[in-house]
Amino acid sequence: MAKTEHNPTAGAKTRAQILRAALKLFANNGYAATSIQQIVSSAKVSKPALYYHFRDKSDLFSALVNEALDERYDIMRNAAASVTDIRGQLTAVLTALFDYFHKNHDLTRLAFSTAFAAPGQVPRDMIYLGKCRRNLSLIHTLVKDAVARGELDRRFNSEELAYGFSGQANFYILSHLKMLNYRLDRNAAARIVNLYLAGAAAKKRKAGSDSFDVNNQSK
Amino acid sequence: MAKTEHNPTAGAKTRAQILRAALKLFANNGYAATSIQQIVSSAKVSKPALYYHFRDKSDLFSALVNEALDERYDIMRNAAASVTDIRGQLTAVLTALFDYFHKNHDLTRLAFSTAFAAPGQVPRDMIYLGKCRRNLSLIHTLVKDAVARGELDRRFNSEELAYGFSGQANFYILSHLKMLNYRLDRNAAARIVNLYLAGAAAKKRKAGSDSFDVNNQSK
DNA sequence: AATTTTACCTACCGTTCGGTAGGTTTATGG
DNA sequence: CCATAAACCTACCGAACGGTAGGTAAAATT
Repeated sequence: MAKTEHNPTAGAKTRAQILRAALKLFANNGYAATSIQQIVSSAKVSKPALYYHFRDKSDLFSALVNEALDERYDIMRNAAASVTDIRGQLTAVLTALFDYFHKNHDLTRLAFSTAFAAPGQVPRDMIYLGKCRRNLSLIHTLVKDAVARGELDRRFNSEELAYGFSGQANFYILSHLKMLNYRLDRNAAARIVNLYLAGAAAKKRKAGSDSFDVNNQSK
Repeated sequence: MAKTEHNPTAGAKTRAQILRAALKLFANNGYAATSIQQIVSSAKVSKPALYYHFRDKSDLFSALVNEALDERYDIMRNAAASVTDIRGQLTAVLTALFDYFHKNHDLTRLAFSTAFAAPGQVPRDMIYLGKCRRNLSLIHTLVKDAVARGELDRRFNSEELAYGFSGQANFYILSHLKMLNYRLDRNAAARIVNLYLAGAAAKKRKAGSDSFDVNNQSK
């Protein structure tokens, strides 16, 4: 994407400043509402300096979004790989996402705005949809395997199982971006997974085999 | 918001043309990426004609978004009022949302883009966050009452129950806006509510009292 | 009939947009 | 010691932006 190889020479600092400033602005104002002038002013570099490191505005944006989406994906994948049962996996994924969210507010916001924005809001011909689908596929694979292992209910197909979990997970993070509600930590993650697995309906009989503790679950 | 009272006189047709063109453009390109010139060209009116009917760009946008958000809210409220049990209510709400989505693609897209967009992407000082919260509150009230009636599991608090359902509901519609997956009809709504109520986990014993039919449920 | 209001029109305003032409400094390799 | 490329700089470009000044034809009001 960028014109230069990213060796840590002189220009690397300038490049980093640009990326940092652009990230904050793109994340908070979106692509179209962020001007090159704002970016270079905020980064305290000149306009040709920016155009030396990036082909054009969409190239700069693209570099940031790809980083955001790829990092999120890796985070999820690594979290899922650390455990084998579905409850542990989903909790680990959710905890990792929450953690990443707290540490990288702007990258998360950027990932979500571009994923859910209007199609023309963002430079066209980019393959962000594929990267968004990829995250869903990851969850899909997880639940599919879990169904095969008998951990999840066979009466639901794996697509709707994946949608159900992804929907809840993304919605929690998304609402947190707009309004701060209660803390998103691993306890919250465990509770969310619990609701997803156990269901919202009141249980008629709390048989020993079906019982669970809402407040402290998973490894 | 608008300068004129909206009596159906001569100018009403022009106003409607502007609104229709603006809706399509805002929904597909977002606020910042849509220019006044594009709108008036698409609506086949002159620029002062637009500025006669709307104070400025944000006023025009505001009129559309408020319509979109208010309509969605009314739809949900009416659907929920038609039944009394939580399964029926959630299914009705979801079915109504799916139906509205199919009939008003652009309005739905507009509602979602503005609800989930970056804060600066949209003209500031608007109270869209309140209107988004309102929808969540509606679900919250529904599940809270259901918990009180003993229909939902008391071990979950009502906030997370509301988040869980809203998350799934919104995510289904959102993904449909990006990529067409399987049909969003009342059958899909029933299945989603089913997953939400029954939970994803495999049931250890399918006792008569706990059994359910995934494929055909609710009233 | 005179006057006011509605509902626009053509033409244009200043600003900002993304992007560049062309020169300059600094590190690097021969 | 010189050439070459990297890493910028000042100054500027045409186009598009949101918005308006000032005039006008037709309808409504007095």
